[in-house]
Amino acid sequence: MTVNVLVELSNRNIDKSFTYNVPKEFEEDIKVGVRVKVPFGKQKLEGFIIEINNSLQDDLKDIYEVVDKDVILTPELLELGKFIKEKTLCTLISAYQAMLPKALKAQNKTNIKKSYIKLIEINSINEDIKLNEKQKLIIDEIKKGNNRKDVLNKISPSSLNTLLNKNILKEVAIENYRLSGGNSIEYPRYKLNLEQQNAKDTILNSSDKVFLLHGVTGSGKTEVYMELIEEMLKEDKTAIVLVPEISLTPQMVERFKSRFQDEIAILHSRLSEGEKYDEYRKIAKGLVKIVIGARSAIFAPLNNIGIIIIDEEHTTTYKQESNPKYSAIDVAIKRIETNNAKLVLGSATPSLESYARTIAKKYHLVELKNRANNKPMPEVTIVDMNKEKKKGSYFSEILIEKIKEKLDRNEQIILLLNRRGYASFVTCSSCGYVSKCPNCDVTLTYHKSSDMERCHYCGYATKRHEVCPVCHEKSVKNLGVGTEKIEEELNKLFNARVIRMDFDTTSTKGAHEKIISAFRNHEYDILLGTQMIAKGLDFKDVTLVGVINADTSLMIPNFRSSEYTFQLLSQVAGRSGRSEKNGIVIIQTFNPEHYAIQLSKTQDYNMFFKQEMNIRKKLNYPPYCYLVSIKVISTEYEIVKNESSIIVKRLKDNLSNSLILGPSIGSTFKVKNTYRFGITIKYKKEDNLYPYLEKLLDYYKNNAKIKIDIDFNPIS
DNA sequence: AGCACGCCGACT
DNA sequence: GTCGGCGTGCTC
Repeated sequence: MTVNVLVELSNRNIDKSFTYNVPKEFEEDIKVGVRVKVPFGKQKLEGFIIEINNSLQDDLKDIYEVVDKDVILTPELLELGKFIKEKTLCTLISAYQAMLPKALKAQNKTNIKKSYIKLIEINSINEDIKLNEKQKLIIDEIKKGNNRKDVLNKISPSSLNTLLNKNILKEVAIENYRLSGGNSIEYPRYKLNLEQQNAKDTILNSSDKVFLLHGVTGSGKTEVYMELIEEMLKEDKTAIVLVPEISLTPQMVERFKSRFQDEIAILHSRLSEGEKYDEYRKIAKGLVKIVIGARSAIFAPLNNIGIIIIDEEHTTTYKQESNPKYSAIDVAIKRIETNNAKLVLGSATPSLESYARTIAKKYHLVELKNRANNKPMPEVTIVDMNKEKKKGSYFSEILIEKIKEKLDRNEQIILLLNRRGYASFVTCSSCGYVSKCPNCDVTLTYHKSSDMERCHYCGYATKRHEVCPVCHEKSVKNLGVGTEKIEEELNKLFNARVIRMDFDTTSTKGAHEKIISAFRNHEYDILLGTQMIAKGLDFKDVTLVGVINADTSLMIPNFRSSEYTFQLLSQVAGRSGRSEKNGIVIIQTFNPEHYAIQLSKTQDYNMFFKQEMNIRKKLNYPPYCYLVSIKVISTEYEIVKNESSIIVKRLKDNLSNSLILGPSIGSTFKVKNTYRFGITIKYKKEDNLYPYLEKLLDYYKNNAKIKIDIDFNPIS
């Protein structure tokens, strides 16, 4: 017997399997999808068996050992890996590694082990065996069903060891699952309203496979998800639920736990590797029917999937930013095809791509137009910060007044500091002007070293403005505010208990949850935070949401900046007035006329979609085309510079149906002493694209000086 | 990723 | 003459 093994090294030169001989003693443990240790040159590596051959060959090396008893890469996962390789042009092994928790990756040194509870069982006992008093006592305890720990509490280990040594007793280890605690808060079960019921029925009864559930904030999407899953469980099918980041949506997870109890496994990045491994084992063993988790949970090894739900489908976290740069939505579509299942993409502010697909009839649009409890949407006020008399304060008069009012009534307040695009762009501090690229309509990024403003899309560059071209004041400068500063000013202005939630205060495990529950328990009056407070939170006493600076996300050098801004404002506005009391929202901006800000006032998604689509069409951006980003990376400036120009020329020659932009230098132009140039490909249909990019990767695969990084449908 | 092989500069 | 630089190629 021989096996084809894919070893742990990710390198285009060895992106293939190697054949090994299986010594007789291992034959019965050999299965496709288990890990083995093999000799590889002078090294000892781990790899996955991807094929078994019954032929014999004598010029092969033997495998050293079989690592796993149970299959790690199921047939479906093996297929998914190939799919990811095709879609992202990564190596096959890196696709497989990305699907697995660390403890199950192929890698030589892993120290995450299964956790066991040791049990003692009676092995063989008969009348002839003479036992002393202590020993009899032990046997009695075991017969009562007590385990090792109970026994050792009463009797010294030496007596137990004697019995074990005589083979009268034996030790059995059973798998223990860390984290299996059920601290569930009870959540009431709501009856679906008519709209929700219609949504559920449509999804269940339609012959379509992919649905976009477009529901305003507070419309009760989660309840629809849970009902859909319940239907699947009735048919003995399983379900995957993806959420942007679990620690940001603890309430949703709690609701699922409360409803589905121990039928659910949770996978996310804040678990320890041991915990992740245990959750994964529960899934693989078929002990749970539902998996809820962040991006990589899309690879959960469930069988017979009935439905996949992707909540907040517009969020960028579903695209992995490191290699392999896969999109969890693409993987989901692949999985529902293989499982003959359904996919529900849910959002209050769908990505333009997804919504465009509903118009193209590729996705089935299902809408929830009203809040589940029939509460009106919060009233939104837009404050023009240009007109504020008291310059220099982060707070407008009206926001100060409203905060005071809410504090007096003992209601709660959420303040959002929009830090997206916090990085360096040049802005006029008196009128809010930001310079844009004349070719790409994208904010220019300021490069300190050269004192230039540059476009990261096309490479356009200009000297930094010292005088604002709009208001002619000499006040153009870098802008950037931190939450600490805002907090300081809050403390000066009000006598309120403020809790901050940002990158700094949430670095430790469980910090998110602590802040959220402290705020919910009314230990604080004001929750001040960055983007992370915008999503999914549900506090009944919050009646005022204030956005300190709506503009920063408009200024990021990205054609999606308006979309991000609209999404962010709509979402954060949805946090206000979710319960009995009506809520209000105050948005402070220097661009009160901007459509992304204006339309967030009424949260008119359809209008936003229409306007934004016009712009995308004019400038030829997605969804009117696809993008591929290529990064050329080297430690030597001259080499990258020349080579990236050569690549652009070759791309232009070979991809005749595409527009090739660049090379341009990006915001991460020089990182850790490596230089990188960016090239962007815009295309609608390009048959030669994948083959040619593969050629490109192969051409440079042995070039130690040049690294090529390709990102399909990049988000930044 | 390692490691060997191989072909050109400065050294006991 | 040899030691060692790292460019190139191979690993079942």
